[in-house]
Amino acid sequence: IRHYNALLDALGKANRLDDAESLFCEFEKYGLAHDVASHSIMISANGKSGRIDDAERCFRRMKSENVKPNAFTYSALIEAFGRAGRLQKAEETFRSMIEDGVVPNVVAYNALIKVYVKRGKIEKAFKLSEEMTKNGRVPDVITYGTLIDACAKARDVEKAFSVFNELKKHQIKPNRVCYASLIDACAKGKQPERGFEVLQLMKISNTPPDIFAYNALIDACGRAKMVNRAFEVYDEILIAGLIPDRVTFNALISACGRAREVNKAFEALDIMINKYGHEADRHTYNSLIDACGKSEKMMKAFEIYNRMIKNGVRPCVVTYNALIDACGRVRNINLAYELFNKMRKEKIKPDVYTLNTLIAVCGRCGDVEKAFNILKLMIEEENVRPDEVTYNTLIDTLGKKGCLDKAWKLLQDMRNIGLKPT
RNA sequence: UUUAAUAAUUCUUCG
Repeated sequence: IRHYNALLDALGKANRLDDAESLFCEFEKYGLAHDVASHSIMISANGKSGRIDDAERCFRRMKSENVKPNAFTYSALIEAFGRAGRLQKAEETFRSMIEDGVVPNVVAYNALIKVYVKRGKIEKAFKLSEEMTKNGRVPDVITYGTLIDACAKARDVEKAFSVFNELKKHQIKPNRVCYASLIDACAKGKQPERGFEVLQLMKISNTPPDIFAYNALIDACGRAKMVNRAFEVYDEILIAGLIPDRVTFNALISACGRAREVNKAFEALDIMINKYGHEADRHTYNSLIDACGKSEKMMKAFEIYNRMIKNGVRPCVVTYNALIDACGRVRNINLAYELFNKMRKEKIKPDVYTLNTLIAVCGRCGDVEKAFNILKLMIEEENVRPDEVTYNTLIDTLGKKGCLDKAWKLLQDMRNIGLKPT
């Protein structure tokens, strides 16, 4: 049975889910009964390829075969729900695990903490980590790594460092993931200098920085619009004997875009493709489009868009949002709306970024009426939920037009829905 | 030395 399970797992990891499923169904033919591992493997495999319904089905099948789930099973299911963005179901799974008498282990806690972080529920992530300690489970390096990542997402640099110190207090040796997350926190918190300190710390702690650490540091420089320093980090990668990867170049290109150095962005692209043989991916193209747009080079943005299609990379909602923004910056409101219609025709679902970008376009053109029309349309036809940025942008638009009373009213609405003004 | 589960870096909107 172990050999067959191993085979199941291998098929799953090779993304051959159908083959895995067939093999699973043939167990009986070989005189084998599915054990808890067989089922868990199937749940995990389906979850990892985003087939949450199938994962759930596997779980039900397990129960119908009277095989008792264990901690592996539940953790796999929690992760699967997390991947699908189903926080409630993940929580529910965690609870039913306890009800079933399966005591949550570190992995189960870590899995749920991760789901909280992914959904932006940072407080809950920390609460659960405290709860796990209360229940006698010892947080491990992954727990701390996840929590540092949580702080990064919340842009709370101080807290990231305090988690890092906590980790050391518990005599756990931070691994490269922890360091990279810590640098990422510095990046998101716009404190590149502290990122460099962390890199230094890695070196003196016998943890030579890897490509993740360097890439995060490039991003840290980029967010602070320090392009030259970003390229210095790139040089350091080479000196360290590491190979820059796609993310390295994408981060560099993004850095150039933020600093409005479009030409440099294309230089980086050239090195990426011609020197390292990395194909441009959707991040690359989207960053380039954004870089052009921010520098008010709309035509160039469209050139990149066409090139993207020609090279077989599918434009996504981010692509269109960036293009719409590019139009907005040169006040081309008609073209912006054309793009919006185009994306709908291509069945690409507009999101809240699309809405906010379009409102910003209207704002730049001083068209308050259009701004409110698009708001209505997005809510009613596209199920888009306005967020804090939506209100900020609308208020900004009204303010510029001198409609202060309406702006105040919106501010009230904002509070009523539970959004906090900034 | 491993039959199964958990963490990190790059793309878009207002400020």
